[in-house]
Parts: sequence; structure tokens; C-alpha cells
Amino acid sequence: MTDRHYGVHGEFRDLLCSKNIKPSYQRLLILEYIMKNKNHPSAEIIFKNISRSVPTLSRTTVYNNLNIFVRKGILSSIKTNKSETRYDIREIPHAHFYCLQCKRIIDVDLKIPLYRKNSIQGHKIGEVQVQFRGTCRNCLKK
Amino acid sequence: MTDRHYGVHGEFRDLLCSKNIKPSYQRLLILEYIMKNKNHPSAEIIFKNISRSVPTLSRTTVYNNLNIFVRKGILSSIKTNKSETRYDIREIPHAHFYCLQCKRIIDVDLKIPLYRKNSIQGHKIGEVQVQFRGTCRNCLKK
DNA sequence: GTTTAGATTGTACTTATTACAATATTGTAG
DNA sequence: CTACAATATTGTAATAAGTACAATCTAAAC
Repeated sequence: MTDRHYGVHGEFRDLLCSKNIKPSYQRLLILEYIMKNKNHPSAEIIFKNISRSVPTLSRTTVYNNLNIFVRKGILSSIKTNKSETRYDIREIPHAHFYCLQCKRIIDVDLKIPLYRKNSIQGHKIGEVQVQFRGTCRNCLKK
Repeated sequence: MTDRHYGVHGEFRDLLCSKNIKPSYQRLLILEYIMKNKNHPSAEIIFKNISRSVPTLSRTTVYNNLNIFVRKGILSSIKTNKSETRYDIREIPHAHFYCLQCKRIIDVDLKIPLYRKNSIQGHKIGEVQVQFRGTCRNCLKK
């Protein structure tokens, strides 16, 4: 796999290296998938999609790497109504709208100075999650 | 159980009746537990505590009733980092601080006009959840 | 007192995730 | 290039939280 491994996904390789994470093949594919499909996928969705090109892929690999990415601050994990965890790129802070009908998670910009606080009532803030739940634009039409 | 059933928990009985939910014995105990211990318990914690006085209590009963309370708008379900769901009284809107060390969920008042919106970017909002994650005041001291 | 709707119980199952041990891959030093 | 150590991947088994479902029980209405 070394030939395909090198030279591709340059930007994702650099991102991983800058965080001291080895840019292994499966790891790069997982990161690439999330970065290119900005639809807040679950571990299962990621597994199914990458499995098509790498049939030997293991679920454990997906979970391992997602956990590493979250720990290193590359991704943030989103919990909805349902029990599965979904993943999002952790760049500029934004809120999420979760549609209870179609289960889509939609990025939402919020113009409030909420993300700049680093402590509240004496508690040290590492992360802020704002999640709206309801019925999305698309599902409202039906 | 009928004798203990009647006349006690008056306020909780009324709350249930006003939402068209029959005020059965176990149901009242579950509601009472959450209302009196405002520490955002999990289903398991609720089960363990009430089991001490009602040893025949079933986990299924706890889950059933929590789901009913959420559907009827009496409680809201909070998802953290971890996989378990925790429950909170749904009165005046407020945010939560989740401590990654001690796993406590702490109520936080937010003075932003976030909760008044009923739609955003065309999506109909049913509920807003704001969750800070980090290290709480207590754990910072250590 | 019988009936009936609804609540509770216990068991089996599902789903998402983690633990762990075996194997494979990679980068580095000789 | 080869051997070695470190790390990544894999597959299986286990766990944890929650749900499905059928049987039993309860309450209150007639």
C-alpha cells in the first residue's frame, strides 16, 4: 500500500503530523472521509463507506482512530437523541441543528459571544456545544 | 400500596394529571426522585435508589416512564461524552456544565436570547441544548 | 364483583462501543 | 538491505445502555 500511501492526501498528512499522529493509511482514509463528506457521519457510516475500497477494514480501527482524533482536537463528537455518536470537524465554532425526522445534522452559524468564554461560574470550559432539535426545512415541506 | 399511594406527592400527582398521565405508584416515585434530587441522574441511578424502597422495581419501568416524561415535556434528556442518558427537569431554560472529571452536570444560567427563537435558517426549533464541557470548580482545586 | 385498560415486571434481544490478544506494518539503526 | 522496536490494524469476545415483548398485576368504572 506504500505506493498509494505516499503523495496522496497531502493536506491531511500534514494535519496529522502537526498533531503528532502517524499518518497511516486507514487513518488518512478515515480523516479524508470526514473532511470531504461534511455530513456528520457515524462510525458505522464511515466504516461502511471506506470498507468498499478497503474490504479488510475493521470497525475497531474506525473507532480507535475517531477516538484519537477527538482526543487530539481534530474532531468533536456530537450526541443526539439517538444512541450513536456522530463526528464533526472541529474548526470555527458553530452550532448544530438536529432533525428529529430525517436525522440530519446541519451546521448553523450563531452570532453570539458564547464561544469566547473560557470559564463560567468558576468552571473551566474546554468546549461548548449548542444543539437545536426539531424539524428541518426539508422535512417541514412534507 | 393504595394507602401510601393516595394523599402523598400531591404536587407531582397534579403535574402528571395535568399532562394526562396516570399517577401510578412507581411513576410517582420516579418523578419525585428526579424532582427532589436535582443532580441530573441516569436511569441506572434512579433504578438503584428507588429499588431500595421498592425491591420489585424493574429497570424497564424506569426506562418506560422516563421516556413518557420526555415525550410529554416534563423532562429533557441530556447526552454527555459518555453513552448513558441523564435526565433533567424541563422548567425555565438553562444550560449545562458537564465536568469531564467528576461527571457532574451543573445547571448554568445563560443570559442570551437563544431560547426564545422558534426557528433558525428555516428549521423549526423544538428544543435548544447548550452544554459546556470541561473541569468544574471543585475538580479545579485538586 | 367483574371487566377492562393500562402499568409493571422479567427475559431476551439489539445496538453502539470497548477490551484485548494476535498479526501486520512502518520507520530507524546497524 | 535486514533486523528490530514501536505502533497500527484486525477480529473476536465482552460490556453497557436501552428496547421489544409477552405475561402478570392493579385500579377504578360499571
